[in-house]
Amino acid sequence: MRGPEPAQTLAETVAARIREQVISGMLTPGSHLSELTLSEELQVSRNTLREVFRLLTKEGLLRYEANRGVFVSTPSMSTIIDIYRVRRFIECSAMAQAHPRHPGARNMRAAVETAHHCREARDWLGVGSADIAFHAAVVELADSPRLSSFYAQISLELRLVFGLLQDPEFLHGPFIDQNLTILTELENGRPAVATEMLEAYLLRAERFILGAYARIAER
Amino acid sequence: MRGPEPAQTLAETVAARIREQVISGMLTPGSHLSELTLSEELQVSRNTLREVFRLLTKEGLLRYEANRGVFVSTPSMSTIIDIYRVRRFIECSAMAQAHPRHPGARNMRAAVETAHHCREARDWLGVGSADIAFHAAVVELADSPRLSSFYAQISLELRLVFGLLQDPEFLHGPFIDQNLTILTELENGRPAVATEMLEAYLLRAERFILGAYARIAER
DNA sequence: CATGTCTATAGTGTTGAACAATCAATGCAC
DNA sequence: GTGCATTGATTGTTCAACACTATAGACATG
Repeated sequence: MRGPEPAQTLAETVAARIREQVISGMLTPGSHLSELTLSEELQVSRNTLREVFRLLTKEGLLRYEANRGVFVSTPSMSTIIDIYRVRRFIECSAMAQAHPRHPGARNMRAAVETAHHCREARDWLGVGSADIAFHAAVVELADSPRLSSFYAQISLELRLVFGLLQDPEFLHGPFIDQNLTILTELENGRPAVATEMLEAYLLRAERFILGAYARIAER
Repeated sequence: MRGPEPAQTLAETVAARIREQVISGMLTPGSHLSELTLSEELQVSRNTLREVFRLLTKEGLLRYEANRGVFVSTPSMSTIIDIYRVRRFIECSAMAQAHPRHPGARNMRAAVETAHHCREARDWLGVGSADIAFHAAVVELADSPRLSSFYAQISLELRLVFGLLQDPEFLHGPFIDQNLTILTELENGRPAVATEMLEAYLLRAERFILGAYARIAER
């Protein structure tokens, strides 16, 4: 799914790398990123690293504190609530006005199939990625580059939450089949039904995530 | 409307300054920003300036070209179309689910009044700002920080378009009163009507802007 | 023992200079 | 006029330095 991107600048390369480490949980929320330490570890200069930090801060993955440096963002309950509010907002509107034969629908189907393969292989991280890809495809139905890129950011933050919650089988397992049902309704020319199901899906997922979050937060 | 922000970092200060220059038209779309020249002009080091560039590039005001530097973004027709698609998406959804006594409604009223004062004073830039503030307040009705900050970015790009088009009286004059009408409908507990009017407003505004753009583009 | 002040130290904020890599223009040969 | 090498300017990146801020530990005081 990801080809070797051509002439990237070093800062973007490093940004991609840190992004990976953050959403894979290697860098845990709240931890401090020392400019000196990280620059040595990644073999880049402090200045370049600071450019990277600015990038990732705008993406919402990192958080600045004046004279104290950058930290990995720590999603709170209100973060989760906001993310799902945005998701309902955008995904449902996109779905409601969708044409069944829109290219985005093809991507939705591809994502569903990937999710099933990954489930059979018990690759739960893959399932998570496929789930996110499915919903990104939903947003594509709106045909708006800006909306899609905004949604990509939201997805990043959501992955941060997922990393916090662990137990991806429990998180994603119940939702795979619902994506297929939603897609089927859309393909059969019933976008209104699909939209309704999507909203229900998102509300349920939000409660689900919030519950899991509360459970780990109260320790 | 803007107090003296306290302990900002230098990069953010400079970013704010360049932002001003871009949306005020002092830096015209397409022009090249030389790192050396600008750093001397703004009395900051190249490194700091590059941090700023990364910031503003993420905001969509600047555009990178590998090994060629940064340029002020040049909105195209598809940019305008996308911006208005997003606006209809977000503003209309926000309005449709709005409660008439939401704090955002107060900000809408304040913006309308500001717009009228500015019109009497023939301060057309002020009118433009107030118009944008009005619609930002509409988005506030959705109670989502992420949605609001995304919309703020879109507004920035829109201001870039406005700067390109000149003639702000012609641009904003016809739309002031419609904002008031929309607000009144909302306050009177008819959000559905307000939404309909808002969508019509946005469609008309889009055609309006596209027309003006086509006129200056064909020279 | 508790509390407040002071100082040392580690980390960030910012700068200036340096060098390699790349793009754009110039000039030259054909 | 076209193709090609040289040159100049600009970006990409690094490094070393210093001012400034915050945090922790030592110390004095009650």
